[in-house]
This record gives sequence, C-alpha cells and structure tokens, in this order.
Amino acid sequence: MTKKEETTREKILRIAGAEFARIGFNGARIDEIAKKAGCNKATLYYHIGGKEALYEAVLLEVFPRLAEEIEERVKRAESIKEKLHAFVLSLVTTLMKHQEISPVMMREIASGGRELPASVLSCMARICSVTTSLIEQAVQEGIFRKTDPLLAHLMIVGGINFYIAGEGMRERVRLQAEDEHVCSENNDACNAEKLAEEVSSIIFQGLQKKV
Amino acid sequence: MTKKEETTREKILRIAGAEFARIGFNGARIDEIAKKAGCNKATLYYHIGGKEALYEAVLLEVFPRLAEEIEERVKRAESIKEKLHAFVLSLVTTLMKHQEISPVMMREIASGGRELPASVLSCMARICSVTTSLIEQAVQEGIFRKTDPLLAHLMIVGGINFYIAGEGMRERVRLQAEDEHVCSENNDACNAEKLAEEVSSIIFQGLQKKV
DNA sequence: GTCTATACAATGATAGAC
DNA sequence: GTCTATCATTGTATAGAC
Repeated sequence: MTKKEETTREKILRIAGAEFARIGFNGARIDEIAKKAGCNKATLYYHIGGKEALYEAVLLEVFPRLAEEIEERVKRAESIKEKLHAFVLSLVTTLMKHQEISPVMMREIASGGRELPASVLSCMARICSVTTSLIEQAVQEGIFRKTDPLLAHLMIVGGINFYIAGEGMRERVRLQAEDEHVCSENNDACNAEKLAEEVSSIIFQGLQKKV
Repeated sequence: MTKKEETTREKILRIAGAEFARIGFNGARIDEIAKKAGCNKATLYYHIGGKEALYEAVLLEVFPRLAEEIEERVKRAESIKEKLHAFVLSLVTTLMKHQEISPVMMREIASGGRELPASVLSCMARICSVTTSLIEQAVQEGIFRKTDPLLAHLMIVGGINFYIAGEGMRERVRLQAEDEHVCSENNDACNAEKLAEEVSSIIFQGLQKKV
C-alpha cells in the first residue's frame, strides 16, 4: 500500500465536491474552494485547469465507479427480488458514503443535465438502464404487472435522493417550528440496510401482479 | 372579471420563474430576466426590489396555493386509498401546470433549504405533513404495515419530481446516444391522470399489510 | 413607470517571481 | 509546485433624467 498522504489534487477534489454539493456549480467559488483546500487559487488552476474541468473531475471521481458497482452487484444477485434489493442497497450505500452526489445529481436533473459532461451522462444512463431492464424482465416473466419501468426507477432513485439530500432541509424545518408537529422526528431508517430494505420491498410488493 | 392584460410585475415574475427553474438562483441573471420580460433592469428593481425578493415572490406565487389545494382535496376524499390518490393527483397536476416548481424545489432540497424563505419552507412542511399523517393513520388502522411515513412520502414526491424535471435530461441522453437502447423511449405515462394512478397504486399496494 | 448611465463588488482566470 | 499581484469581465444595484 502506498503512503496514505492526500495529494494536493485529491484534497482540492474532495473540498470541491463538498462545495458543489452545498451550493451548486454556479454558487461555488474558486476562491473559497482553494482557501478551504489550504492552497492558493493559482495552485488550483495549475492542478486542475478551470472551474468546468474541476466539476467534471469531481464527478468522474464517483460516477463511473457507482455505475460499475451497481451493474456488477445486480448481475451477481439471482432472483428479481434480490436483484432489485441489490440495486437499491448499492445505490443507498454509495450515496450515503459520498454525501456530495445526491445534491449534485438533483441539481443536474433540475437543469436538464445541460452542463453535465457526456461521460457522466452516460453513467447515469447505464444506471437507469439496469433497473428499467430488470423491471421489464419481471413484467415479461409475469411477476410484475404491466407498468412504466422508468417511473418505478425514478421512484426508487428520486425517493432515495430526496431522503438523503433532504436531511438538511428537515433540520431547517425542525429548527423553524420546534412546536409544530412536523414529519420525521424519528427517522430511524437512516442506516443503509434498513432504508434499502424498505424501498426495495415497497417497489417489489407495489409492482407485483396480484394472484 | 378584470381586464386580462398581464402587468409588468406579473410578466417579470413569470419570466423569472422560468429562469430560476432553468439555471437556479445563482445561475439566473437579473439582466437576462429583465431583457426576456421586455423591460429594463431598473424597472425590475422598481417593481420587485432585488434578486432575493424576486425569488421569494416567484415561490409565493405558487407554493401557498399548492399546499392549500393538496390539503383541501385530500380532506375531501374518503378512504385512505382515495386520499392517497388525491394527494398524488393534486401534486402531479400542479407540478405539470407550473413546470418551474419541480426544478426549483429540487435545487432547494439539494441546498438544504438554506436560501428558502420561511414562508415557503412552511408550505413544504405542510405538504409533507399531509402524507405522513395519512400514512400513520393507515398504519394505525392496520391497513398499512409498519413503515417510515417520511420515506413513503419522499418516494412519491421524489419520484414525481424526478419524472417531471427529468424530461430535459432524458432528452439529452436520447440525443447523445441515438443508437444505445436507453430508458424511456415511450413514456406514455406522461399525462397527469395516468402518472398519478400509477404512483399512488404502487405506494398503496407496496405498503399494504399482507393478509 | 420606464429608461440611460454608471458605481461598485465579486469572480474566473493568468503572468511572473520564487 | 506554490505563491503574490493583477486583469478583465460580469453582475447586482442605484441615481437621476424623462
């Protein structure tokens, strides 16, 4: 194992990821990222090369690996139910580990992926394809009723992203109205296993063909 | 009925909504909004008063009405199943009618609602509360199995938002890879009724206690 | 109410010393 | 590879004429 010291480039990417997640591409400031990364703005430009390149570098640090992992784990699982669960668990685990992805993904979708590098776009398409073809297969086999696979996919992905990225907003809501009885005072599903089990079972049962 | 001519202020708000939806608060430009609204930048400041005020005005144009409508329609429905469907249909209809809301909402959640005016935040809390208490009630009555109401809520809201706001990205994906067989070549669930029926039935069936 | 002109700050980016 | 200093541009906001 090589020496475990973070290079300047790695540190910049890590900080930049957090900043892009917090306030988005347009909101993030090169100055701020450099400062938080403990280096000079010029140093950042030396290593990376500009704001757009920085953004792409951050995304490429995560998305290809995510797509690969999902494809692999789903393939390894056997039944439809297990494949579905593998997909959800894989997604949840990654999104919880890399907290910056959910916010960035959500902003990109909101923007119609207009600024998204093609490389990243194709990763998202791959991920989407895993679920939709899985569901189509289940429909063919008569396990699921006829449905729009894309919608089911987006209920999974959208639900998980809202759940994970939404923690910040829920906290703000809590602070604002301590007395009003608002949602989620006890969100105990916030460990990956539980969350994945819950989501995949809702979708599986919800799509099952009634006998 | 008063004369149906759009005032300058109304036009500014309409254009601003579209711009905030397209590129977010930080991305939107006062210059651009004024230009598209066919007026001068100074005129915009005269009518509204600043970028933040503009943002809040745009949101207040929609969110309170949305929250009210949802509460009202859900209350009018009778069974749990009908209430759930009323919620989803109401949400879908409004989000499809006011295309700018989904993107703005998603960006706000991504940002932890940090820039969100308290007035708007409370609307979102009200909406959230409708589903969660509905689901809690169903759990009490033994219709639904024990579950995290917030998660179910977010699967509905997240799924719908991803579905509606995601159209732009899906188009980009299609353009990029015309030959690759990607998701959603026939998304025929894109009318409000069908979409709502699909979502609410997945959630209802998915949460039902098995007999 | 709407315009022109402009002040003023912030920001992405670079040149050049060390 | 990292820094200081600086530039050019853009973007929010306002003053004042009409």
